[in-house]
Amino acid sequence: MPRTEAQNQRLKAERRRALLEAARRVFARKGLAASKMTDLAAAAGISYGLVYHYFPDKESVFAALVEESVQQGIQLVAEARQHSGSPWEQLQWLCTRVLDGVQREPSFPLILVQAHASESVPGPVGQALERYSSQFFQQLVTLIEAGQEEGRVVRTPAAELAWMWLATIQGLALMRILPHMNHVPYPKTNTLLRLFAP
Amino acid sequence: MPRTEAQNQRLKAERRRALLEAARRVFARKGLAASKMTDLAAAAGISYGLVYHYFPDKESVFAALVEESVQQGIQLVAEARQHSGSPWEQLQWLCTRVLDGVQREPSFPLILVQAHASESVPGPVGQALERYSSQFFQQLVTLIEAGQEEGRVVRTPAAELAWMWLATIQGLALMRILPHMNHVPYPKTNTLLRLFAP
DNA sequence: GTCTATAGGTGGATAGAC
DNA sequence: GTCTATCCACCTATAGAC
Repeated sequence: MPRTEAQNQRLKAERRRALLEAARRVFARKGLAASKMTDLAAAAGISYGLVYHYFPDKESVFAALVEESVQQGIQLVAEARQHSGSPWEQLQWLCTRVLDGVQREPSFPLILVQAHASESVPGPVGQALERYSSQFFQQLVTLIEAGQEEGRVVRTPAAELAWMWLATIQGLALMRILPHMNHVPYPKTNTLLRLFAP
Repeated sequence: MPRTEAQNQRLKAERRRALLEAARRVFARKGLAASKMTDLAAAAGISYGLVYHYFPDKESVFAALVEESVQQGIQLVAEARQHSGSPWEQLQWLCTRVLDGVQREPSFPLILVQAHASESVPGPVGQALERYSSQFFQQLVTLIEAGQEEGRVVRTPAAELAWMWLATIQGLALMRILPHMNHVPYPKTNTLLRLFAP
């Protein structure tokens, strides 16, 4: 008796996962339109046609990646808010974690940058992005407001601060793919936190 | 006697200018790869083939726009440094001016965002980008260091501050093309300046 | 499941009429 | 100078062999 159905499912899921990981790097660097199916296949080490066994088309691959990055982002803020300690310490934790994540694997936020820059990622992807933009943003605002209650965060409108913070993170991820200027010192947590300091 | 040669040159330059302006908006929103020559022609109100009378190919149009944005950026910092007043006031002026520029016409910085995101814009465009990244960056660093001498700017390494500032501006330009979230209050000069405050 | 080969479509660049 | 028509390369998606 060969593999069970469950095992097959697991294998397929793993392969799909590996493909996504490869595709994420490609999309992050070149964007949706400039990334060819050939590139995705080559990056994943599989043949051109096989990609279509895991996803119906190119946009679906991209959509899955956007969904993934969105989830990751939302989860990160949620995690920060569950942390013990004051709101300020939660902000601190979040900044450290995000800066570290961007430095080590910028492709996650870069997928979102590309999705934004690609104007009109249609259908389900657009919906995921919208959920992200609103849910993630709202969570962040709440955290900042808590810090303001506490007196550790400047009284600038929380939405404005959250907006700036998001822009900075995306900008940092974007500039991370520049070949030159690698000698520039990567920002420390405290530099990012300076945005909130009273 | 018809138009003189000089007049013809002027006319051609003007048309070229109008085409560039239309193309800038298209490229800024969709990126290099996703923008079709049809889009450029339509945006400029001319026929498909006529674009090729002004530029040899699509990349050349994009290259000209990158060059333009680069010049604009460099000039802006130079202008700030020639201003009367303390380095801190010059930084203040720069932030106000840039924030205003991004809000009114984000397509200038967005061209640079797209150039970065498009990975390897080859040949002359890459060179222009490199000039930008280094020259603009260096000017900014110098300005920040002057502010530090003066004691108005935090002692964080100037390169790190300049890097953060650049990332923030590009991120703001990027998020400016999001359709939703237009109700978010646009950042004020002081919020951006907070990055430098001691 | 995985591959290669192919059909169909899209878009960049050019030729040539006006 | 400006346009339309055409060529050709490339890319997506599918069919079908193994």
